[in-house]
Amino acid sequence: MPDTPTAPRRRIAHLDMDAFYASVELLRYPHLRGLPVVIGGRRRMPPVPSATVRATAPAGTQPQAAGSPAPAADDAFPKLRDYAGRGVITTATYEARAFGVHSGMGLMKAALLCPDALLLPADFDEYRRLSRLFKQAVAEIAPVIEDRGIDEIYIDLSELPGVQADGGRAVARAIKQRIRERCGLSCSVGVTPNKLLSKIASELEKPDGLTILEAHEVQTKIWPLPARRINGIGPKASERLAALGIHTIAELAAADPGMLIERFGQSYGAWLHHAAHGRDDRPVVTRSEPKSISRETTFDHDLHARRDRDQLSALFTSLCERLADDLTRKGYLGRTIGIKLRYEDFSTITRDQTLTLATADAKTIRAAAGQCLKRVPLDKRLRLLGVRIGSLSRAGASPAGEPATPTGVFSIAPPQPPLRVAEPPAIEDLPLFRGRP
DNA sequence: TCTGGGGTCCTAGGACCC
DNA sequence: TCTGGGGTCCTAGGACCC
Repeated sequence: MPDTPTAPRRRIAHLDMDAFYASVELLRYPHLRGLPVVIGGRRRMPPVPSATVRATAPAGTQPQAAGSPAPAADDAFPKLRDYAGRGVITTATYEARAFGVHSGMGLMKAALLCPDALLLPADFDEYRRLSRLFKQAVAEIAPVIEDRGIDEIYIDLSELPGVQADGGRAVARAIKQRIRERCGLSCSVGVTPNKLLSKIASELEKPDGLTILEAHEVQTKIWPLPARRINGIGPKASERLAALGIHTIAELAAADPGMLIERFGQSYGAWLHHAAHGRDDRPVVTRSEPKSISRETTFDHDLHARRDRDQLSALFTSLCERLADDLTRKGYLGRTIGIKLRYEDFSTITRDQTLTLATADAKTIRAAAGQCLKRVPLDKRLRLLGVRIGSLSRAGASPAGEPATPTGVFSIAPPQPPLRVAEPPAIEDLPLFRGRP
């Protein structure tokens, strides 16, 4: 950001909905409030000829149709102990988290920790609806919003009246209140000088938290936390840091930057040093275009490339068709088509191929993905198959000299991508230091 | 007790062109 | 024919995030 005499100091909020999916379900099933509830399990497989029917699916495992009557009592929902099969927890209520379960944990493991937790299937359409609702509520008060997925946003509060005086506390309170009125949901907010610190701050008083932090409080409030709390330090990096005796953010801040660069590379090493000192110049980005679109599925049980050839082939085609449908619906064409395979030992490989002409046609995608499939070893059994398309362009805007619809897929104007809630950003040229994610 | 699905960004090597 | 450097595109894998 160029320093102008009148530039206000930055006040950035990070807003994170509390146990979002689970909280949305509790709006529908209020009688489950206070109970351990987890969202997760496997969505239904796409219809595939000769697909085997699971013999022992517990009653109630099927997704509840929207608007269908709620079960009379909580015993109408399956318990975690009744679940058998693959799948992870997407969200857990705080009551369930008290047993040690958390999102990403395998359901079979979670069942050991909290067998009586109720298991609800995910209803993404409903979560997306509430997501739009809460973002609209925020936009009424603070329009400069960066989307970070279904339950998270950054908000630039810097220019709003009164924010410079109280650091953003009143505006943040108003936003929380507005979301509660509109959606009946709580969230946690951190307000600090930048995105990196706000992301950390929003977690400090969850749920229903509000944490205001000034730059001079980094040493007392941020440094004691584990390095892993920094967005961008994941399991691998934190393990490598731990091996160097670095566990807290304070220890990371005290580490020699030269050593960090030596061990972690120029870019990541320098970023680690900056991040530990709470420095982050990234702007709040209110608009972005997708880079790739993909579809993938994990099988109920591992499949063999030859023995289950027909089933795999039908599944593969179905993934390509759904991908083509996504592209068309969103109004994009893609040039780079790729596949992803996960073997029974969880190792993963990818292959991709770039076409001359961008496409959104299912058959073209299927043919290219089929070529990719010929380049992978198929001796081990498979647990996952995926199809991806990248090098995206807008379906309407054809490259110079090309006909408008090279694949002939669009006979009418394709739908525009959903509107973002805020105006385009002033800056796309980034400051000297561009932080990690 | 094995680990979902949808993404982004970074690295690194090779091809190819100037 | 050899040498070298820079830029861009393509491909594969991995870390990380929600």
